Amino acid sequence: MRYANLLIPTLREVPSDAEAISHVLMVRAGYIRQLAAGLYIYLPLALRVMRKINAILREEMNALGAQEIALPALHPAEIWQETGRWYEIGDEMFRLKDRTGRDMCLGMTHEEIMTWLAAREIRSYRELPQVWYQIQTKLRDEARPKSGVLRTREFLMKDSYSFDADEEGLEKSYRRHAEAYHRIFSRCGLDFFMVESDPGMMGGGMSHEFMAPSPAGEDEVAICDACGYAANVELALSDPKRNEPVAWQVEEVYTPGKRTVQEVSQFLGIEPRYFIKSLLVISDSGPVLALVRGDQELHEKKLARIIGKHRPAHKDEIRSALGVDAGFIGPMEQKVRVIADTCLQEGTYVSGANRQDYHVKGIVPGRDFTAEWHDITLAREGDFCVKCNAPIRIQRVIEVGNIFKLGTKYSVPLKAMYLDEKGQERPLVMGSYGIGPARIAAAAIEQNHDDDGIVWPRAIAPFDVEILALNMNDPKTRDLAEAFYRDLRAKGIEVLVDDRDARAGVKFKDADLIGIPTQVILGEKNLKDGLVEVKDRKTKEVKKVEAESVVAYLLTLFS
RNA sequence: CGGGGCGUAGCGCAGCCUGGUAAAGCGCACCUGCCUUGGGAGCAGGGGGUCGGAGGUUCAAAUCCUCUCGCCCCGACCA
Repeated sequence: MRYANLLIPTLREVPSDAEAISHVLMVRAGYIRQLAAGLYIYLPLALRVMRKINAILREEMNALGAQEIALPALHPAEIWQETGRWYEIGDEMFRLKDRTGRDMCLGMTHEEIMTWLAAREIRSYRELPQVWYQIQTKLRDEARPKSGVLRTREFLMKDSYSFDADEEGLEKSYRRHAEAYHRIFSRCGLDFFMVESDPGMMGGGMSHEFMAPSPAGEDEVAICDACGYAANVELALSDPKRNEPVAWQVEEVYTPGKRTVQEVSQFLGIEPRYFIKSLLVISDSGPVLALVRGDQELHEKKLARIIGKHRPAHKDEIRSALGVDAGFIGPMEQKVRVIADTCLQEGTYVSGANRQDYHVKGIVPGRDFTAEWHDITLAREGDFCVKCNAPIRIQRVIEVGNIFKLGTKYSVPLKAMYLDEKGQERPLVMGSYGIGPARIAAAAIEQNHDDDGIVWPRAIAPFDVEILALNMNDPKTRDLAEAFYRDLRAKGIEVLVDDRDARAGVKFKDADLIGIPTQVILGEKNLKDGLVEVKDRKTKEVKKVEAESVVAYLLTLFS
């Protein structure tokens, strides 16, 4: 296409409301514009990138036998009421009424609708498995849209759903999706890995996420480079560095006004990792005392998986449940439910004495108190892998895709049944699988850019080649640009020709900014010798090529 | 939803604290002309603003006060 006619509004300055690199560059390079919080306009270049990504998604989904269909984005409430999610999901769901007063919502995901369809159209085990997908808009009233296109209120998603006769079939569908996802993200040029994750509101059993490392990400994963263990920190297991054994007698110590682990630790000259931190939370079924080692942090989500929804207790609740003020709580002789982190099973500790201004030294878990043992702490850099004992690292990542084993969570309430070989009615066993194409684009920028702008991976670049006709007033330059443009397109290469009547510097700057992987530079000096330059955006290497052989040379780059 | 920040021309900002100079300013972008064409040129001329909105205080408000809307960041939340 011709630059002079295209809407590519590049900006010389950094937009004031953008922070993440991908956000800054997408705005600066003229890919997107913001309409409102979490709502973006995709300009021509961005749309081309999305189309490239979607084409890869379609190829890989079709290759695993998935069938593309299209579901509405506007849903009747009843279906969501049948699965209960109408009530479980809060403000994140856009809700509205139609003209007759009927409750409706905008689709934030499509398990319900896909299952509704399956309930009507799948009858027999002979039809299984089925895999259906769409690439369609999702709407979520996010509490906090952020980082440009990384977290928005309206976004495109490739979502697929598998329907199998049994767990064994689901296992196969799940594995095939995982493999397809590996191919998709590889083809898109991403650095990524698959981690274990928390199924969250999707319910069901196992789930994995596909994560692209980037400081702009919202998630953190724990990774063991030695054995390959990788999990979202929401559920990652790890062993903290062990305490050296100490031989303390049980002894009450006076700690006037010292409440936090830090204060008591300094006061007594004992490291925080020899403390038991006691935190009272209020769950739906009453108060629960959570115990973690003094140098560690309680992970709310891990605790929530054991005791359900909860919140920190207020001061008066602590006093009435435990009979002591916060800061001096200890696990000994407590009437409330006690959940302790597994690492506390060994060692000797200091904790609150359940008496104002006193702590107790020499606490031995198991002997001095009992508890339910669970992993409830946050995995940290330098902890040890539970599988191979090597040190783990924590990596910030962008979630670009996820896969869930749903089981019969949706098929049972929505009565999506089939008849098996014996004529028995059984619920379909389902999986669901999502990919956010915009996140792929943003992650690609996060992972591939330099000070001058974007460096697109070839497979998802908006164009294959940009021709920079440096001086459009030079007839030779103009004619050659036109000839290359024509010849390259004839070979199926997507070309952007910068035919603007602008100075060379402007064209160089814009070309680097928008990040098309290969630049063909037509300058008068080299043309005198019959040469043009082919520049690699990533390496900045320039190769001078005879004008006649440029097309052939470029073709070798794309093969 | 809690905490913080910001709304002045298309973009980036100054002015506000301490109200008034004359005419709301600067850089970039934009329009016209000349000139220029290998890393965001130069000269000359020009267009574009209800200072986010509403109310108030005052002889006088971009500036002070109240309310409100919007956007960004941190946290909570997040298929």
